[in-house]
Amino acid sequence: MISGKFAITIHILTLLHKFPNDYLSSEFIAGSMNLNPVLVRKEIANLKAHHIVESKEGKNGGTKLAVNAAELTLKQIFEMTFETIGLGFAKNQPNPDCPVGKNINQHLENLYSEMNQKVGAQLEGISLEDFSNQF
Amino acid sequence: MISGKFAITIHILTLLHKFPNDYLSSEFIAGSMNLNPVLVRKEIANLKAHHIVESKEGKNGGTKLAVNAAELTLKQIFEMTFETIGLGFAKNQPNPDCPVGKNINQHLENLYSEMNQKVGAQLEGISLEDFSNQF
DNA sequence: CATACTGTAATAAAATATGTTACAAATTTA
DNA sequence: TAAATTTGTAACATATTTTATTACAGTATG
Repeated sequence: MISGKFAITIHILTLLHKFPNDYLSSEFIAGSMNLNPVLVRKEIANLKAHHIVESKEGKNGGTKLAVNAAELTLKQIFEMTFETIGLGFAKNQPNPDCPVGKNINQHLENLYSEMNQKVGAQLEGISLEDFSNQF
Repeated sequence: MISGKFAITIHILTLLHKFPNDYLSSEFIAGSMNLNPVLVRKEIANLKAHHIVESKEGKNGGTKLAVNAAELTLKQIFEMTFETIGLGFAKNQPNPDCPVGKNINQHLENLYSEMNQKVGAQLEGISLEDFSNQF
């Protein structure tokens, strides 16, 4: 999963932030985004692996935030769900006898790396609390 | 086509810049990137629509640059091939009765819009000539 | 012990991206 | 003027990636 992950994850986290005292069920969360609960649970599994949320199994179980929303940045969320932005690479092995084909991917990589630094700097300045408080 | 477009297009343009006096065939270009010539011709059609290249049909035909490579920026190429970057939206219509679901896409849009401004500024500072001269 | 959850695997369906074939139209050159 | 070569484009086929569904074992609650 690439597309969707970030949007689903930030949606989950925003809901958790809005209900800081409750364990929210994947069914409830999925209802807000009109999505299959299994997909929500998959993203929650990812968040748990990063110790961002904790969840409780069994009846009346669910998930709640395990970190301070003021200290969790969108950059961290981005890194947990997207890795990097970019505009694509040459898909097939380009012709190694052509100076352009041989090096194109490396130069694209350099370009995208700078893009990620810029975007990362932007996202680092926004906390989950900031984002959530817009609603 | 979303992914691939930018990478294919900049590859084409770099080759055209390296051979400024020749009409390069889609077959030749495709050979450098190990791609089907039809896909190359599709991107060339896009470039032609934006008056970035001109091409000649028939025997010994092909395509060549129609603009000054020092004045064509990566931002322009980005806009011709990618439109915008972003980290995805809620795919399904979110629940309109939920304050978060109702507004999530708008807030994501705002966030991505700022990302695009930052990336756009970066890409605006790099010309095709700059990029091509790295090879 | 019935109920309501999570966790996860397996599978299916849908969407998107990439690749191929085919051929008409254009131009060159012999 | 005929053969060769190339663009332009449509139609179709395949591959890949995303998203959705089903199923069920495990766990906590009351």
